[in-house]
Amino acid sequence: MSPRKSVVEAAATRTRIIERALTLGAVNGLEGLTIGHLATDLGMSKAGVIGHFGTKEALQLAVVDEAVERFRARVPGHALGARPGLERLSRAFEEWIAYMTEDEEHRGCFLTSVAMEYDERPGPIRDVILTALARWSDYVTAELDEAVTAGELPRDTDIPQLVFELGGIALAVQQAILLNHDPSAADRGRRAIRRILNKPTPQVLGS
Amino acid sequence: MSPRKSVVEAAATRTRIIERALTLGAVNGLEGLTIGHLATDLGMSKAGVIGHFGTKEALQLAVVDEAVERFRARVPGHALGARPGLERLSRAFEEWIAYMTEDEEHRGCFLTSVAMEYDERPGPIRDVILTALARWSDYVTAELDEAVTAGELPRDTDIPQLVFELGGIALAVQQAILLNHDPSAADRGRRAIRRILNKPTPQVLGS
DNA sequence: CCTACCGATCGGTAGG
DNA sequence: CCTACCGATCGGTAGG
Repeated sequence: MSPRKSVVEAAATRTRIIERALTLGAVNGLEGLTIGHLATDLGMSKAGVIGHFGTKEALQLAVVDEAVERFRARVPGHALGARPGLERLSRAFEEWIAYMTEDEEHRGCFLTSVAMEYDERPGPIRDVILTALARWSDYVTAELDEAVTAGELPRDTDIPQLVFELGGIALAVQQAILLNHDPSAADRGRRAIRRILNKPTPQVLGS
Repeated sequence: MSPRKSVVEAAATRTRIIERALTLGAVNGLEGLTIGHLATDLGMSKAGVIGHFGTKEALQLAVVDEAVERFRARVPGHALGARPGLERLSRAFEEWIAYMTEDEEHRGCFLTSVAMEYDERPGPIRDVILTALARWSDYVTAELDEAVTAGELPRDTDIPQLVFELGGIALAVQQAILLNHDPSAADRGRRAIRRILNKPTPQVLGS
């Protein structure tokens, strides 16, 4: 028997649940998560699991929140030390790719997967993801602005276009890793990003 | 009462089921499809629905097969008339983007969504998707080879890298349409592709 | 955090 | 292609 535990222990259990949910959700999707499966995996009862959140949706939101926090701590977090502009942005994408590639257990980017999963399902989960993605876009945009101001990029750079293309590369890396198990995914991603950031919208020839 | 119908009628019903499944599956995912929901939507019984396929997985496979067939008829299909190489490849991507963008009802590319959904779930569905994607990659690779041979691209072009980047752009278009409802998604995609195919791996400066 | 339980829905079958 | 039904599992609650 393990009846009501201390606040500290309860918080630790909550963390364990979210941790496990991040792993299971990466495989079966966030919607494919079930309280029963989660409980069995953790050696707990269903009531013990859901008691920490109230509803399945609240659990899902807690999982997404945790994923957002980890992404932020890791990707923009590790780029903080770099000089604003291209250097910081390169560092951030480098970090994102490393984050997606390194861990044999947690491969790919959870947020990216969930973003695709909920792209057609309105609701609070989709809203949280949209907010997180908008913040990331703002971040990338701000660094590109910085780069233009510092003269690292041409004054007529189409910044939203670059944001779009950089996002596409991250998606390509994710697919290459998860779907194709392509060991060169990280390299291809880095090369593509370097190419875009070094020679953007070459207005050299043509109109 | 609508008891056993003719072979023709049965085939028509089967098509109706798949058509509806393509719509529902685009929203809730292929795994989120339920026979009960499908039956209610079509005004049939569950047994009437599943009877055409046997199992849910067989139904899902039929849906994926149909999606693959539509993609092929539409995208490489409409590029058949174009000259091999860059012209045909541009036409194909142009067609893909149009296909994702045009229809208010069926937005995005079903196969792309399902590819993400099953990227971590081994089984026959994933296998079919992998095969379809491999065929598409081969197609793109062949046209790029053609382009190099014809002198449309530099002899030292890194073809797998281009395939990777072109795929990323398609993914970016899909996300911009479905998640962000970005009306400029198609334009951004076209511009990105034009940029890659016109000035690939600019070996001009540097080592 | 557990046992015991709820109504609803799941995929699927029997039989016509 | 339907009715009627099956065991299993879903999310969630009551009560301790």
